[in-house]
Amino acid sequence: MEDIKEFIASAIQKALENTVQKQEILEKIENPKDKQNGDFAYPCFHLAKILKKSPVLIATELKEKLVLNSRIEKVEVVNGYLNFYINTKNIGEEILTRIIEEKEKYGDQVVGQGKTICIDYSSPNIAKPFHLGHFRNTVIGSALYRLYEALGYHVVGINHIGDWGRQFGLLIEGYQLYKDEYNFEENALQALSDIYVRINQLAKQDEKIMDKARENFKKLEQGDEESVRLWKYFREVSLKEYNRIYEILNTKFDSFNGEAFYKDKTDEVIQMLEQKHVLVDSQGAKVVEVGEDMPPCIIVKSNGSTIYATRDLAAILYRSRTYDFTKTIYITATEQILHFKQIFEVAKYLVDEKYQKGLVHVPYGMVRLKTGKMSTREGNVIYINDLIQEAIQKSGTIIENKNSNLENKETLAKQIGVGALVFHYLKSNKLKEVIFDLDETLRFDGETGPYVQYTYVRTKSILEKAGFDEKKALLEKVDYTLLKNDYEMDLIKELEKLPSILQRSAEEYEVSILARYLIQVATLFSRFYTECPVLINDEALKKARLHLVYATSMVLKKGLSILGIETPEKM
RNA sequence: GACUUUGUAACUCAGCUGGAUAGAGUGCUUCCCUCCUAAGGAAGAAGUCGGCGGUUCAAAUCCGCCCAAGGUCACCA
Repeated sequence: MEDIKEFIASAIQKALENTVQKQEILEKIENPKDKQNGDFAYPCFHLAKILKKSPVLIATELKEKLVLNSRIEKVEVVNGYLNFYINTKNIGEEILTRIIEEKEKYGDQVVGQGKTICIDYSSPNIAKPFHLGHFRNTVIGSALYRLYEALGYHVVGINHIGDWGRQFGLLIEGYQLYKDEYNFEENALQALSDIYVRINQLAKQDEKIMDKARENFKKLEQGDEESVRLWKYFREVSLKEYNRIYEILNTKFDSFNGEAFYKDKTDEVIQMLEQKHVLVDSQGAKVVEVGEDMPPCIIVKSNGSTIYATRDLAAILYRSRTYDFTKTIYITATEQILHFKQIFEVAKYLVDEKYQKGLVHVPYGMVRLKTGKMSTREGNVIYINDLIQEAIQKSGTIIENKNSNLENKETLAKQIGVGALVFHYLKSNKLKEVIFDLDETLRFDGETGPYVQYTYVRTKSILEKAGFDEKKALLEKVDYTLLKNDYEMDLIKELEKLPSILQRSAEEYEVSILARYLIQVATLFSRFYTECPVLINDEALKKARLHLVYATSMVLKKGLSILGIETPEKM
């Protein structure tokens, strides 16, 4: 429909005898909120000054001069607005045949062809169970992953796991002290986490523990066999559990190169910065100045060891060489905004401008509890595992009550429960802070994942009852002009928006745009569903409506799959 | 203190680069399953768009100041 907008802009420009730039007109044209006011509207107010006439008069005169074609059904003048109504006869055919031709590929684009995007997301810290904070991050990151794939990009999902640092010295200490008191058979990660919390508390009281921890970490850095063996074990145990959750969330990574991977790659960063003479001594540490409005970026600590910033910089260098990325997107909580501003600034000394300009930080608001910030060490966390179980259990009960004769109820319960959870964390603006509320998180009515899933199920149900064959669908002759009531037209026009919705979501790194769009499609379909029976005796209309139902099912499925939400066939 | 994010209905949130009576969902009050699954649909009540100024024909949207909440501010990640 974008080209229709262009067409209107050109027509207006001609009618104005080129007194105004087309681009300017194009920018003014809007989609009225109220469809009573047409599909496109051109406000004439800004012309009042130029033409020295009232907006109403201008609009009236413009209407007379406009030369349009059959794509526009009519034009009306209302309060200085020029309202355009597109000809609905052709639009149904245009859009529906396209969707039915392209099927699951509808919405896919080629803008990203030949370009690589790295997405750095999830990135949990080893030896700590997956909690709600990681969950939001993971779900946003993996939706962006699929979104960019749909736009044609080659995407590299990177899990920059926190598997290095002083805390491992502490963990080794704790493990050696307490390992016999915990059950590693049942839930090794939980055991490790408990030990980590315990040793932290001990370290607070006893200075010597911290000394030991430093010593342990030093041994680990030097490659001490036993230390390395333990570190590997911690990493393995953690990843095993994380992978189990990633599988439930339909999340995948192409690389698990975390902090440890870069431990031997920081020297080069330091050398390069030294060669450019930007590394300066400051209070015993080596830092790079990054402008007056930011504190300097620490590269080498006063004790001579590197810091996470150094490893992040090494990662930028490595990724530019390995992936030749167009963009690298970092998904982290808002608390890291300054950190990324700093290292992106330092990165200009390490990589080509094209890479440096491609670095993007996408912050999201933290998930908090009513009692405050979550902290593994304090023990006030919501473990994602518990939450998933709760979601599955709840949807299981609902299935039992509503539709207990369904098959594979376990799978369904999982699809719906997880769908509700994922959708909940994707539907609102990512920058907004979230206060965790169990009832709100596990809602199944209204603007939720299950609502969209349920709508999809309804489309499938109709198609199944009608014996709709998607392979034959394209070959059939369908009179789409029969679809002309508001319920049908509103739905068709909404389906048309998917490609631009995907593009906007990607541009703004905001998958909630897509989530809300799916709600809108589902709402319009539900309205159509109650008002327009499909399985009727009028064969021609039935066929046309079936095609509309099929197209809707494709759009819902496509959208949900990008969000990482499964589409059950029945529920 | 500096920088930064957020502040729209009782609750959770939409509102794109300013535009026509501010939109949804939840909850509340009603109605709709002899008819494609009611996890649905329809109707209603509910808003000083944090506050005050400014720019503009037009401001929830742009600018300034203020208020409130969260975050960051050098050797944790």
